[in-house]
Amino acid sequence: MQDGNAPAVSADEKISGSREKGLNRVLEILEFLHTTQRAIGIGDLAKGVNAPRSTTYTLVRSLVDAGLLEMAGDGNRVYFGKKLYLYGMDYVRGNDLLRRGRQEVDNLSRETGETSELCMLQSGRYTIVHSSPGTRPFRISSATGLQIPLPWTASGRLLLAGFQQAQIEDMVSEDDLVLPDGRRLLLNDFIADIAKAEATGYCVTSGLVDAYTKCLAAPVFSGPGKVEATMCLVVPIDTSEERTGSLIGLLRDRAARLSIAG
Amino acid sequence: MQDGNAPAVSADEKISGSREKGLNRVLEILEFLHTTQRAIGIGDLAKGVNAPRSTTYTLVRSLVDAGLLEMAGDGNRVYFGKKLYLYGMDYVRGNDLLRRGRQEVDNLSRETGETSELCMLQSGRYTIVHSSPGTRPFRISSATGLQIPLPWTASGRLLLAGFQQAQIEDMVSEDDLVLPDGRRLLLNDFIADIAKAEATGYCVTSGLVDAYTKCLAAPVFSGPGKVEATMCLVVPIDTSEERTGSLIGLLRDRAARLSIAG
DNA sequence: TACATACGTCTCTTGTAAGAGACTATCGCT
DNA sequence: AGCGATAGTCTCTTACAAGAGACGTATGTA
Repeated sequence: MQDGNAPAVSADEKISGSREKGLNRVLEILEFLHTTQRAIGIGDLAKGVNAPRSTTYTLVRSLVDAGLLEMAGDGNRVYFGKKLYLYGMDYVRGNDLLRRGRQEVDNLSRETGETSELCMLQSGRYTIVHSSPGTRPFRISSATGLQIPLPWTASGRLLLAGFQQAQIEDMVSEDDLVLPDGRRLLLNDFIADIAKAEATGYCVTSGLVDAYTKCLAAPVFSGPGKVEATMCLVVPIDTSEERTGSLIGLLRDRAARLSIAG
Repeated sequence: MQDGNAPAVSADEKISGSREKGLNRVLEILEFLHTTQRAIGIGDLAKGVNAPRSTTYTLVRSLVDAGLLEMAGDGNRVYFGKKLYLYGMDYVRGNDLLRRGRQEVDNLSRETGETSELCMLQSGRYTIVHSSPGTRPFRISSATGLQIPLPWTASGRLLLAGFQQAQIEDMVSEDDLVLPDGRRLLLNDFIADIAKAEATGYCVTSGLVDAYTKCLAAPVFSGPGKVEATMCLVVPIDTSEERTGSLIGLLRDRAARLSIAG
């Protein structure tokens, strides 16, 4: 069920049998924990990443000793550990854009009451890097780190600005073009959307991921023409034209503020 | 014996020559980046972790491909990557104490204007897990993730409550007992401090890490008698008795609020 | 121009870690 | 009790990754 399109972490499905490097196993373990989002038994983990049990025990022990993983409450489950949190904070500290972006997103959602997000391209996938829930009761907000097919989102259209058509085709799989409700986008329409978004400097999509929201996005530049991230607002689909317009204005302003002068 | 007390990452010192497991190299690389706190060239990295250059190149490429590391601006330096940030956020999400603790620390420093920190034991070392700078102009605040010898801090005395004397002796090296200004603590005094801190339910140290501040700390419990973390305030050493007293009261209150009922 | 350093890639060897699988608990179920 | 899963440890083999080091390039500097 989770196979979707993503061939797991490793690009190479080397069928069966052959030995796998420990480091790669570890990378798969981390990625697996990231997708499951909860502590898991070592046996299940081994199944989950399709690794031998004995190997998995060994690797997990290394990782637990190093603090990258921690044994969870009941004692025989593992999840991410403090070390990863500390490294993550180091990343934030070393990354102006992210640090300021988180701030702006928090401000924006407080000021507007809407869910606000900072998004980036992460190894060819669209990723919500930070989100702030807004005040509406029903919108529970998507998890940070969630990865969504690029064509489902307004931000996806902005993030691909400046890419060659071939590159875009590489990044977008057939499955990505199928929306959650089963509708199917045309690749050419998507590519046209990208060009349009680049020209207008923002992007709005309605009812793509779900039927009740629309998504407003504006680009954050790290250099001339280089879109490094997007800020976006998730609002009810029946938000009025004027309010939508003024939110877009605000959003573009804030996104521009984040951009490196170029 | 099960708690790898002292081996740490840098337990390398297996003289020279012998091959090292790739995963261990990686763990050393991450730890090294954590201590240097900035992007570094791959060659220097190899020197830093005392690994062969060719190996380091290979490992770094894997890590960059996986997104755990990123090439920094100028192109030939590496630092932590987005993936680590995302994993770190996963950790926060899965960890009530940390999530609420960060919040309380931020509140506390805003309310009091003092630098406030959340601290935990991390593989036998005292670690600042989150800190919020306060409003005083001079206090630039210590970095999150900073590790400090246990005997230098008030929190260290609280975190070791409930440990056997032998365990404490294991965790504290000779060097740890030497303060930054050269003074030397006696291990027995330190152990007595721990007992006293446990009994009184808070701890204050003056002029240990530097001559201008004192440190107030209160324990956060994860179960009966089990100290999981501490909250602490760093205040000027000449803070009045009364203000110190009322800050301690506030601190203990907030720390108790964080504790799991037990 | 020569010399010294550092970067990045590549090849080949061999020490060793990944993996298969046996083994022993310890559950939960009937 | 008997049966089937699952947890955790341990041993042994061999496929393969770690490492040494050569090579080509790009700097800086005498």
